[in-house]
Amino acid sequence: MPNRKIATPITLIDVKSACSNCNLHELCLPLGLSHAEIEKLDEVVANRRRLKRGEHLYRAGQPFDAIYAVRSGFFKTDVLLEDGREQVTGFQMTGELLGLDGISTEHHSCNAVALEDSEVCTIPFLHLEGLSREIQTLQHHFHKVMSREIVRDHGVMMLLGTMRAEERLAAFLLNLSQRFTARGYSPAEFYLRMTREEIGSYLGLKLETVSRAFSRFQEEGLIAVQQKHVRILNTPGLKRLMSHQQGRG
Amino acid sequence: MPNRKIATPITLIDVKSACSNCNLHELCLPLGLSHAEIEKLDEVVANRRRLKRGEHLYRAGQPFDAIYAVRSGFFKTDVLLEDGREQVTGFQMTGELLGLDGISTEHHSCNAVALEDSEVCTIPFLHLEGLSREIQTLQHHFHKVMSREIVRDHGVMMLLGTMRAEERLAAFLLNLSQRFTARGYSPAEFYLRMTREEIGSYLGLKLETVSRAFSRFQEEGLIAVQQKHVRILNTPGLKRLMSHQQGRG
DNA sequence: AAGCCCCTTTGATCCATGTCAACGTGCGCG
DNA sequence: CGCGCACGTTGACATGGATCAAAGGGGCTT
Repeated sequence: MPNRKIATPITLIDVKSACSNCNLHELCLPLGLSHAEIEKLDEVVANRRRLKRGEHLYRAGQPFDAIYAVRSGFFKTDVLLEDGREQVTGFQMTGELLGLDGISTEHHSCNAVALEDSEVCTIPFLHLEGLSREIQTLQHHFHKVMSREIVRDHGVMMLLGTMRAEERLAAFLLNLSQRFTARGYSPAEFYLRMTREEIGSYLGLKLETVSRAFSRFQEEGLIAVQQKHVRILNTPGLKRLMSHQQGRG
Repeated sequence: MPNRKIATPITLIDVKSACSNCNLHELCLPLGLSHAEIEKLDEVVANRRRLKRGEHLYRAGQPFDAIYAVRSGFFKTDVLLEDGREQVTGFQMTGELLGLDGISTEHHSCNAVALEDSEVCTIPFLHLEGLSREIQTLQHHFHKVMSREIVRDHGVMMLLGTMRAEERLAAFLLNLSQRFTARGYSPAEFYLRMTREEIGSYLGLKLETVSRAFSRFQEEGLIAVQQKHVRILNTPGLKRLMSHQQGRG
């Protein structure tokens, strides 16, 4: 959590996010909306907020009143147990939404932290509900986004409940690869924004186990890793890894 | 999956569920709605469907067009991997909703199976969306329900990612106890509707491990178990179990 | 440019839970 | 009413990943 002295003193900037001008809307909430509808949405997406690496977008327990769309950067969400144990519940990149968990109790139920300097669009939730009572497409798309989050979580449960360490890491890398691809980046080469410990927490493994699995993949020629830089050399090989043995030790 | 010969040949019964007369609405979708609003909802909740034990409400891959509210009985949802591995993603009881995962792709992404003879209300999803564009309370409540599902899944991820076997089982029993309590049943005594294997799948454990944990809890005087009959003798003791050590082996 | 600290890697050992096996038990069906 | 079978329990052993430990590397700070 480096607290570097920086030129920009304010993180809350009152500038229209302008969904209509945003090249992300194919990935984000406006997906499928007409131009006129997107302009209505512009009125709801109140402002942008910049975060430095390590900064919290929100913390568990804080009152909820908006969801956020990642405009640039990279986040993690996590849940802390009283005894200090941490579970990373997800990593969010460009175009993905943050804060959906807060709707339930009107308080955030997890922490959201920027893993690199990032920018989000703030979407006041009551406004979004209002607009989605008017625009059926928006309503339906929002429901799909929430549902997708549920499906995603089931995938993670599957991973945590039935897969062994190397399968989990393979699944994780393939998932990242696919999401980078969808954003126009290379499917085969990327920088991890999170530490081995955060990967481990997400995958239910210790950081040493994650590190060893990386090394093993490298030995087997499946990937090339150096620190946070990953190149996938053999995608089918990684996929094959995932459909094998039973059990967890 | 006993295929008993039964008197009732039809499972799809065209009878109004009548939310307005249903004593469950404090637990279910109509929560917080006015009487007039509940009557509108009655028009949407198309019909009831009865399922025998072992019967599927829906299967992964089937087209999605409705969500379901459990009116009576008990369900599990699960996801299957190609290689046969199963992950139980949840157990649903009276008043809880099934099928939210299907909204995302318009196809169900998991299987829903009745663990005892059960009855559900069918809620055609497009109708629900239509009505929730009219009734803000309903819209907001529905969003809360979806969000609650996300929060619940994060809890399971925490459990699978950071807890050891006995902690997981303690968390599971306390959760069941709390949900039975909310439904007016005894918090301390209930019948499990699922097998040790299903519990194990949900908790990311093998059935033998679940069985041993039950036996251990019994030795320690925390519970009394006999087969599917469970009595909780020491709730604080179970809670204490959950806030201890690190690590998974 | 140097130094520090965090992250990562790797090795050695341990332990929780998986695996395999055998036996017990109660429900449902014939 | 009793038999069979799925479910549950318990024991012995195997092992994957955790734990403990130590050393190397890279980037940010000074």
